[in-house]
Amino acid sequence: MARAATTADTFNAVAEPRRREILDALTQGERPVNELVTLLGLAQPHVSRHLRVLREVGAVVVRDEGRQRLYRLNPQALKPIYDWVASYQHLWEERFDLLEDVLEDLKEEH
Amino acid sequence: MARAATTADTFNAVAEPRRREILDALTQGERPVNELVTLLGLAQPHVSRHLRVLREVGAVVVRDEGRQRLYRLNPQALKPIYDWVASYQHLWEERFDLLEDVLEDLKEEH
DNA sequence: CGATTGTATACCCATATGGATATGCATTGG
DNA sequence: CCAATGCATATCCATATGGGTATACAATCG
Repeated sequence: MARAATTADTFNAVAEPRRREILDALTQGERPVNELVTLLGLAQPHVSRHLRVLREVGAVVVRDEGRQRLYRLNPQALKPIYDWVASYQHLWEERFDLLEDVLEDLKEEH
Repeated sequence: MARAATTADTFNAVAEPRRREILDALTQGERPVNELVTLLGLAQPHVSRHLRVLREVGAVVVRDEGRQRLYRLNPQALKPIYDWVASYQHLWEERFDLLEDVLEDLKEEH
């Protein structure tokens, strides 16, 4: 089998830098496709495709407004990623504490 | 251009479920490749490749111990992901508060 | 030193992109 | 009702996998 489909899960959807850019742009609020096209400097079809992937994992939702389609962020979709990575947080913090201990010991030796 | 190389950044490295499994396994401590092979139920060459990707983004470090190569987690490598996703946290929490408000209003109406 | 064990690499294959471009559709304006 | 505008899709192409299998290497053992 080849690489798992990008649309399969949020981790993959967000692994693509352009898609993170789109999400970042949407933190400012709802935006029509064209605005994202301008912001990202990508061709419109590409933006539409990235939006589709993001929609499929639930990271964005659409709303029709006349001729335009307004995309809005759905931040909850990112929670699984947060939960996963947050479970590692204490590890790098512990490590930081360890480093501090070592520095402390060194200071005391002098 | 095709999809960005997996080895390019931590987001891509971690987008692969098997690699997350490896990282999760390494939270228990240093492990030789063979142990990961058993744990994941993957062929040894695949595990070695995933480990290589993880090594290239700095998510794991290796240490030679006789014939074995012991892999250890380097949690700090995950911090960029944490930082990115954490910046969205207040968004879904706000939303949660909003929901709570609505529920509260509904209760008061009855 | 030859055999065994533990890993990393090299290839081969099918598949899933991401980007480019052309095109189909729906909504709005004249 | 026809043209223009805003998007979504369909194709085509090059590339990067991930999995399978064979193989090259290094270290250890007898």
